[in-house]
Amino acid sequence: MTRNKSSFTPLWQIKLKESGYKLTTPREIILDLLNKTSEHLSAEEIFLDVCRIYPNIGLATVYRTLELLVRIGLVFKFDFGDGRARYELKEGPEGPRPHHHLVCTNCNRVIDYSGSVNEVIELRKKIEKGLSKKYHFKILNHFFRFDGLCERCQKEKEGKDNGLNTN
Amino acid sequence: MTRNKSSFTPLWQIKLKESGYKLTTPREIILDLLNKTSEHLSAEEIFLDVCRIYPNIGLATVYRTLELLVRIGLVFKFDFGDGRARYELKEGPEGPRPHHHLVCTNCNRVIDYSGSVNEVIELRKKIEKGLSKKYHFKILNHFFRFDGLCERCQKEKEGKDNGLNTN
DNA sequence: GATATAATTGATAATGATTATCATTTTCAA
DNA sequence: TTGAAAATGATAATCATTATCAATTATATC
Repeated sequence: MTRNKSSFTPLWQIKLKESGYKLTTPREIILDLLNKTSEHLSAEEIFLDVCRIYPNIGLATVYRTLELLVRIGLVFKFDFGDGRARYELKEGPEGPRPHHHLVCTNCNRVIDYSGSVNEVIELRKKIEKGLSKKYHFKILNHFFRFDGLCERCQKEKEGKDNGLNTN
Repeated sequence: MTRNKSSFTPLWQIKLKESGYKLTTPREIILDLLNKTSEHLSAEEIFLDVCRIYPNIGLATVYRTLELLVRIGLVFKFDFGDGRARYELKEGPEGPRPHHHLVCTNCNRVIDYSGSVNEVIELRKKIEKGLSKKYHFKILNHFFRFDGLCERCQKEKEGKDNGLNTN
């Protein structure tokens, strides 16, 4: 039977224990960092950040930990096309975080959006209904991604088209 | 001025010319292959396939060509988490191809789906409208991804939970 | 059709993110 | 406190992708 821990035990501790993993300092620090940031950090960025408060950490541990956290569903892994994976905490203390992205195909900027939540939820439900029936697929997470041009790059392109920008 | 080519000139030729690139054999063969398959091929898989009808092709050319095709918008590049990029033609002769995916997080199987239900399309457009206004982002493409368990893996898990499966 | 020129190609070396290895350290249940 | 298994840190190995460069090819122009 799964026992309910004290309400003060953080979710990540419960999840780790439930999945049979140990509670270690590197794991705690990495989760802590992911919790604090709203950026899409790469493994190396995480490594460098962690180094400042825990200089003994090894890069391999960061990779291993992230892989573990993804596997047990605490963290999401994304690829925005810049050759390195990026990681985001699934949910913070205030609940789920935004995991839908606007990706600028020109400058690779990534904008998070949680906007029009209700519509997104509705869309998700509509799609899910059709999907799970048709493919007997059990949906656990959904990610909506929109590619296009951010404000800055739109302006650049206009400039180019008018021959005003030679970038 | 953009001139309309003969209606028999394939889209890819027009796009290449418009973008200032040359029409070459490797490019044609790779596009042809992508057109024939409905799989999500990796660069190396494409290389091996092409080799059979054009043994002189170099792997670097495959990478360069795919990058080019992605840049001019004929091909999409995806990452399903297996360490190599996968490529899909944006549209075939019969119009747009499905580019939404169900990814089984257990066995990494990927199921394509084309959720072109009117209801869903309308809702999506509404969301896109809101997004582009809010972030001044020009949306060019959208990708929906659902992670979860495929039918087979659901059954396996059930088995496991009952202690009937020791995979 | 021949030709000049810049783009493209193929072979291969280089890069760089990620993973494997292994001896040492740490966690945690008993 | 202790022992076994898991986790860690350092570093070597892997492997997908990119860069380099001499040779080839596409195409605009004659």
